[in-house]
Amino acid sequence: MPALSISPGQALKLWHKVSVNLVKDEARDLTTRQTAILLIVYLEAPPHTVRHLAERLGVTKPVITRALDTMGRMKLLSRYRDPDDRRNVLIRRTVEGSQYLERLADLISAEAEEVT
Amino acid sequence: MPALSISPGQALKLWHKVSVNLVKDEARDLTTRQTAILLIVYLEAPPHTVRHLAERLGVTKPVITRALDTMGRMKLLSRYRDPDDRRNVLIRRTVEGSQYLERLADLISAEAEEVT
DNA sequence: GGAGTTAGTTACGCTAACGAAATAAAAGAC
DNA sequence: GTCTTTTATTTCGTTAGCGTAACTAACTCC
Repeated sequence: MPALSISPGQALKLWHKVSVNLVKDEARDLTTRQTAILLIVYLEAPPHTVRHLAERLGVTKPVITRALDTMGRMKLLSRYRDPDDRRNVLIRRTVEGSQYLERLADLISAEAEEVT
Repeated sequence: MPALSISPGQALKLWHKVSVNLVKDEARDLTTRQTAILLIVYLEAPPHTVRHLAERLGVTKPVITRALDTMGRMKLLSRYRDPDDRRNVLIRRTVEGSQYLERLADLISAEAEEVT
């Protein structure tokens, strides 16, 4: 698979279409930080702990805890204690989270087709 | 210019990289709504009024007023009264807003090159 | 097994956003 | 010139996010 080639102008058009679409259609309104956390958990290699996520994003741990609270309520991901080191909290994917990202992926992909 | 062709998998990888990058590097933290408003003002044909933006995004007018307050403080755009109909507020681009979107465009474009 | 370290959460005070309703100002109708 | 409509903002009460600091629980190390 060759690398994607997107000009800055096309990039902005794509972001424009997707952003407007997200605002119009999506009930859930995630912050940029929440979106980043979600995508890390779903696309990067586990394990995912609060500390790892905080370091990965350059934010403090309470930021991660709060985002996990919110997205946990939304069922986009879940937490459980690491049985091997019970200080750790491991973050797990959920069916709803997968579906959410699947819809996001399809939306971006579809909007890209409209960008000239 | 042919249409962009991005698979859903590539789309997610792209969103992932850009989101993480925005969280790590960007001092400003715009909501999805704010981003959408900014991109509409910069990419769609004027005139841009509060009412138009609210209709375009399917949100109420106070949402737009508040977003304009915030982004006005950030200097990403500015407001002025329509001289022809002084009930209207027209939204204007700023140098800072252009630069912000230029950086965003470059970031997306650059990250796309990394997506296989 | 006690001292120190690490991981995550909670508490605190604050800022910003929300929806709904009320308000202010300007334009249009007649 | 008043009445109505339109446009945008402000207000109200609520919710969610922020950073800093304090805290709890679990592990490590001698």
